[in-house]
Amino acid sequence: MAARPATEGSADQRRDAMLRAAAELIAERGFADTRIADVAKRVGASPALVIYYFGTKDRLLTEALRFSEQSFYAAADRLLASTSSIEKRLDALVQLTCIPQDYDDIPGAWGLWFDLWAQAFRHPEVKRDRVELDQRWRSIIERIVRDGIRAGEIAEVDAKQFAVTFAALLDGLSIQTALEDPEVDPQRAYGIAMDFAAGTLGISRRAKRRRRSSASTRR
Amino acid sequence: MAARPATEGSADQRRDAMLRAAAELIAERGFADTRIADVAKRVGASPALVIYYFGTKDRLLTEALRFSEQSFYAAADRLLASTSSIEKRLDALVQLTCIPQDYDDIPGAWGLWFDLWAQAFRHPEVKRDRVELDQRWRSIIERIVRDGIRAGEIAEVDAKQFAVTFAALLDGLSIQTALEDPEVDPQRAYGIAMDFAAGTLGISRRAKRRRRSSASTRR
DNA sequence: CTCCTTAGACTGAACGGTCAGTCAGTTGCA
DNA sequence: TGCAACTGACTGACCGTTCAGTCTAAGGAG
Repeated sequence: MAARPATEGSADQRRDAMLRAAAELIAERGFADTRIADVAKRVGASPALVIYYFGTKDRLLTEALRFSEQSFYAAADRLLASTSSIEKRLDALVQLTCIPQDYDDIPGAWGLWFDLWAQAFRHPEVKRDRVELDQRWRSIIERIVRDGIRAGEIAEVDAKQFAVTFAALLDGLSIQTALEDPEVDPQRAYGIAMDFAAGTLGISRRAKRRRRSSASTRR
Repeated sequence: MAARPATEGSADQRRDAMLRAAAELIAERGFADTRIADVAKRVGASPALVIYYFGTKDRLLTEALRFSEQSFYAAADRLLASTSSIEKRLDALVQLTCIPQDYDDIPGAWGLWFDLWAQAFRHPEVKRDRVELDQRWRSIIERIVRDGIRAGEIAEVDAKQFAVTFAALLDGLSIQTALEDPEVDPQRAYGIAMDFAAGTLGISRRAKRRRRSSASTRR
């Protein structure tokens, strides 16, 4: 009815709202089945306005993907800043990836990774972005290990090698939990990841069992 | 012009040709961007015939996904049958997953996994299928290990646990190689996987370096 | 052997729904 | 007055699916 509803915030806030809405919708329906009309409806705007901001559907969706992944890494960074023991840090990291939950208010966000991968596989620009994102992820792991070594919590190991391996393992495990494989429930995935870390880094895992047994939110 | 062109084979063969064409196209363009018209063109038929065989586009694509994954496992089975040493078997398995190549004449087949995952994440039926497929995959690994134990090649280990972990690691690694991550090239992925297997199962890895250095076909 | 029938394989053309993107214009603030 | 934010109505392309009908091989019946 009216232009500039004034109820909504600034242009930047609206843009963000659209990105968030798009990310949610991609997670729910998938990249290809997300319509700009849906995004528009979710933020209470006209489809035309979405185009006004993003130019094309493709740009909107691609930016939304980036937006969401970045918010994931931001969460990881925060988490890393709030703890210092290597054990607690790894624990938090593994929970972040293996246990389905909304790490940053985007529900079912794991679905986004699948779409990101599928998109990256076919579009060079997205591919470049993804590589960057993943390097960031590995460097977070690397930093945790280096800090652990420096603090004398663990012995010297090849931090980079560990990061690459551990990141791959976590990816693989979270595929299973995201897809609800009955043989690899979140508990088990968590255990496998922590066992590997403990074994490789030489940390003893004690008294970690029988916790958060009902914490695996089933989406 | 003519019905029953007679140049083509039986109905079954045509169905298969369509499935194969669909799988190829999904690998190239992605699930959502595959048109029945393209499939029809690739097999030299009319779009109507494709519908005639599969009813709907969705059924065609879903079946194509299954078709291709099964051909992957068939390749794995064959491979398992042709060697018996645990070391050679694992080596072949790792190469199958980590080194980009056409395992069964469908080029760029890794892209199919991304689409399968994305599809499984959202559609219960596909999800069930995928779980089954993955259990088959793990049981292949498990069998290799059990055979190795029985033959006295390696010490007793929890074969199931190893299978789940190793499968996850391989998934994670092949994501990186499929997406051409510069830090995780096929060589390195291969090395990481084999190191893990060797370390966990207690096999010594000797004289495996400096092989197939130029074998990583860049798609 | 020939005619007739039937069923399955197959097609061209058209239909109808869905959307991304356009456009001409409106509103309100600075 | 001018500019940025915003909209409703529209359109043009795309594409899955339908349909009415064609062609052919196979299998009797005479």
